[in-house]
Amino acid sequence: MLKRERLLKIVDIVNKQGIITVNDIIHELNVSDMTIRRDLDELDKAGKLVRIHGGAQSITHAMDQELSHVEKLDVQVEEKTQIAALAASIVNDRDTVFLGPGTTIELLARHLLHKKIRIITNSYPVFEILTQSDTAEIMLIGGDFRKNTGTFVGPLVNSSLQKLNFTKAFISANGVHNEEISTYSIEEGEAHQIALNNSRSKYLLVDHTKFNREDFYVFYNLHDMDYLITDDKIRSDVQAHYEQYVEMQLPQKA
Amino acid sequence: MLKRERLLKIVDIVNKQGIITVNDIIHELNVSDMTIRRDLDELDKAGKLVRIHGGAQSITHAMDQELSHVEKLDVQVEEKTQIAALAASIVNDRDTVFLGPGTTIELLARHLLHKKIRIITNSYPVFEILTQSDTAEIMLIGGDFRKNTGTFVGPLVNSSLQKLNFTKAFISANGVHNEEISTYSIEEGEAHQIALNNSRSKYLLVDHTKFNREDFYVFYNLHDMDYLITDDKIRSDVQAHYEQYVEMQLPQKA
DNA sequence: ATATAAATAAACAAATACAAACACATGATT
DNA sequence: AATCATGTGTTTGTATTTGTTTATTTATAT
Repeated sequence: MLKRERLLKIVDIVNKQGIITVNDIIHELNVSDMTIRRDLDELDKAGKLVRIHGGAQSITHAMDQELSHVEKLDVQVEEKTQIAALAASIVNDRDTVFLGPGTTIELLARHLLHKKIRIITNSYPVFEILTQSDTAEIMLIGGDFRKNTGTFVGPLVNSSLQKLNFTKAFISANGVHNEEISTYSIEEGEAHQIALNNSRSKYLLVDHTKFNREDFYVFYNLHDMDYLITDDKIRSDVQAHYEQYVEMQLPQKA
Repeated sequence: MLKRERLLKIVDIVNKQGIITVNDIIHELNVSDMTIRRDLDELDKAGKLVRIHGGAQSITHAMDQELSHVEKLDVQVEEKTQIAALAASIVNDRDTVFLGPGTTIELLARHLLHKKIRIITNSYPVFEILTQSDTAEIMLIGGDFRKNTGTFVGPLVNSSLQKLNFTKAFISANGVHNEEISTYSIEEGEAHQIALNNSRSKYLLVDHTKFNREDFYVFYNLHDMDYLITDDKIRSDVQAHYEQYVEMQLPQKA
């Protein structure tokens, strides 16, 4: 039997069974254990299956288990969920909404799937979520793709954003320090800035850990924001301090 | 036995069996192993089969591994695979390539994953495939999203494309009728047109079923294309007719 | 936590497949 | 007839694949 034939068979079996042991395959195909192991490693590297100790899983099977895990990888999920829900309640039908990148905004996007609105974003994950909607009109601002953050940036993004006006813009940030709102990359900050300038109402979505922290590039002034939405774990003195700059919105304390 | 005769026989056997070893063919045809290997290499280069260690696979058999189930539902997959393979061989490292929408182009994108090139596209499926590459630099031209075709269109796309120049542009179409190349939507056609105008070399990728068919919007003239790549199922009189307009490229007939 | 068994990785050896170079044969071209 | 291109087989060295052996790591049960 050809090697390729064997590999195909293994993938078939794994896809059918979901999960399989090395010994299962040995009995099925009559080759040595090391060959199977080498096959599984190769198929794993090729993305055809997921190698596990003692055998392998099909891609879908592995994803089922990991999905909850991945979602938990993010920090402050609970707080961000709160923020997203509150922000979503502000969006009305017929709004033209800009959504920036970031996990908080992704959670917000999930809430907007069934609204009759127009959504513009430069974030690939946000866009992916929005493609599931059948009521919202979606526009992705494309340009250079930053694979690590899943964001589109650069001159093409900036010049496209210049041409558009929004009723509401939702932006997240890495740091809020007095009046300064900052993020880790100049290019992303520039896009944020343009989107905010062209929006009637400007919303900053940050969880409580972002306050009194600075990041590399300052892209906006808190004075010029209309609302800041955060979670209820914020310290009251911090909240009091920042209320001099901008109107803050928090979910009801339970 | 003539060489041509032997090659045809090999293709026949492979297509019937799906997968075959070099030794199988030796016993069947009574020639030396090296001759068979040379034959298989030749047939592989011509896109008639896929060479693997120890033997060969038929095109369809090889696709079973690479293509998702949805993609297999597409019509003329085999022809489009041929076209995509041929087109991919034209792309060199350091090219700046534009890829339009369409399943043929999606197949082409798979072939480009490991090249050191810059790729620009306005097709979401193409972009999704390309995100798997770690050698290619990717740019998605964003704008209004057409969910049914997965394509970005509209003024934002057009003005972005105006700013970019490509070394090679690969475009598909729904109909080719004499000099007229047509597609089903004005907006997509406009984007095609701009991309082609800004490309040094212009390639039209259409399978044989698209000839002498018209669609709604004529977006380009065959005269202004540099190359037309199609499959070998095209009728020779049709081929002869269209060769007056443009240089045609077909995979080698065995 | 420690001991035990299972699974794995690494190194090696044998078999098989392969690629390149060469030589010979055939048939076409001049 | 001499020359050339093409196709084929042979030889030789290389690369790939596979199984075996030996450590090492990982899982599991006490």
